[in-house]
Amino acid sequence: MTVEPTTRRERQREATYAEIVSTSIALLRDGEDLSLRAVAQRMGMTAPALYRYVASYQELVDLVAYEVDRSATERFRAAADTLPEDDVAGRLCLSATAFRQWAHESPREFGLVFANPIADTSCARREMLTLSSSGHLFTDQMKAIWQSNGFPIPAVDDLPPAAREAVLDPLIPAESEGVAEADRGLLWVYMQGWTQLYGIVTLEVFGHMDPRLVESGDLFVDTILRFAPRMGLEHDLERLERLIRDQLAD
Amino acid sequence: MTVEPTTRRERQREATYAEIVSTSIALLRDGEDLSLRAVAQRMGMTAPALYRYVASYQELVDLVAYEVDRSATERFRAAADTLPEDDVAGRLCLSATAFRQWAHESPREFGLVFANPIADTSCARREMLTLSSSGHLFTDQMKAIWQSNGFPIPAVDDLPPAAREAVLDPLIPAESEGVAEADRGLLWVYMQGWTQLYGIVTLEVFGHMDPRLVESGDLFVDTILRFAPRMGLEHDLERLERLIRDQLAD
DNA sequence: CACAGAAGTGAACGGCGTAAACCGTAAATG
DNA sequence: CATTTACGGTTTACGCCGTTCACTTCTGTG
Repeated sequence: MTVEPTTRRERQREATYAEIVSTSIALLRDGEDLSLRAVAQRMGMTAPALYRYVASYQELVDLVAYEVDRSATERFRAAADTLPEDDVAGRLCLSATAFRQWAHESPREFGLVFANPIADTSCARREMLTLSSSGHLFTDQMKAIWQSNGFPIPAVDDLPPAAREAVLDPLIPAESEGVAEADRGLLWVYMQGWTQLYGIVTLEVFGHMDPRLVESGDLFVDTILRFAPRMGLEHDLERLERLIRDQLAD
Repeated sequence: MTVEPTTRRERQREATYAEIVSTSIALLRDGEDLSLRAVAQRMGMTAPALYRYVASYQELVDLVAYEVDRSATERFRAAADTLPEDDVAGRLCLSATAFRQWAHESPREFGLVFANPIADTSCARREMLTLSSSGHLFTDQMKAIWQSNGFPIPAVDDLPPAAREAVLDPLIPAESEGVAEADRGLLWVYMQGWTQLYGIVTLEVFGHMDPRLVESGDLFVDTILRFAPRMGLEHDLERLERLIRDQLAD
């Protein structure tokens, strides 16, 4: 927690900062391109003024991406909250489905958050990524399933060296707190699942898939259900499929 | 086959056309941005002249993407060709690994081909996509495994309606020729596999993954090997892993 | 040869990210 | 309180970008 000295000026600054982000998001929602000039204009300012708040266009993008991720995650969480707290499996499925729906409704935002290179540059997100909201949500939900139902996870010592390091001291979206070191194999299962969810959704959004399958969501459902048994959910497949398809019907 | 009237002028035109594409690719290889002006300059022309050949920047991008895909696919095929023709499983693994390596070496090209929205616009690729080279290669290789070793595929009638349509009359990268209608469930397995391969590679390239895992390739290997049993390769895993890791070591 | 049409040029428009010089005003300092 | 500092903003400008349009040049053909 940063202390809040709140010297009137700091408050003003913080407000403008927030307005920049919210204006950017509004811009995207209206289907327009994100650009410094457009943001500035909407705020009644000139573009160079934004440089008092943001070092570059890329930094603005990173900032917006972070906030978009945060707010989208609230949707994913809300989707899960339509189910009782002990339906751990159903909750994960609904969040995953909400993720897919959001991606289709807001492909530009999706691209911003999940299909923007962040490796090369030293970029602002690199650090933020550690606390990626959506990553935390899905990790938590899988952990809930594991704690509630239990399912086999790899022993940490059976993992390849790099994988072992990665689950013992995660850098990337994965909430490791509350998972004992011996149980970190759970994170490995999480990464496997996230890879598949990410793959099917990205494939769909970028249009590299038969439009009829995108429309029907059949391959998406198939992907989820095929992964479910790895989380010990093989006895719940029919119900989960109904849950997912119901939500897709909206 | 288009007839070749080849009225001297047409030949000239075709040559320039080809030069535009090759220049664009060279541009990308040199790490520069693809732009009409840059391409024109390299060719000793002015940007507006390119409009005699290409209707818009996006069309150039589509064109280049198609050609990049074509030439990259040759690499994937070449990687497979280091193995005898009857090692169908090994060949698929090496092509998949080559795909991953290419994506990491040429992230910009990868993004162009595989992470560029093609759904919305009427764009040129939409039709080209039907004959996406890489899609054909992987389909062929999986078909080879199936014909050689045999493995269980879903019955076409067990597929959801949209999926059934999609495998009976594919629009998107998938070479259906040579697969009897009754056996089209094979294409469903292909799509499952492609989704996973695409997912892990895209995740890696866009940096949304622990860098240590990208570096080591552990999650990639894991993804491939976990899918292999669905192609009836459960008895060959150790050897396949060695093959993949050897190639990754280059 | 004359003429249509293709290929290419130059200038221009509007938009972009970004840099530099400049200015008023609010905060911090003696 | 008076003065300095520095913050938040503007203007102007540079060099990119895609794209349009009017104009020239050249070529193949009737």
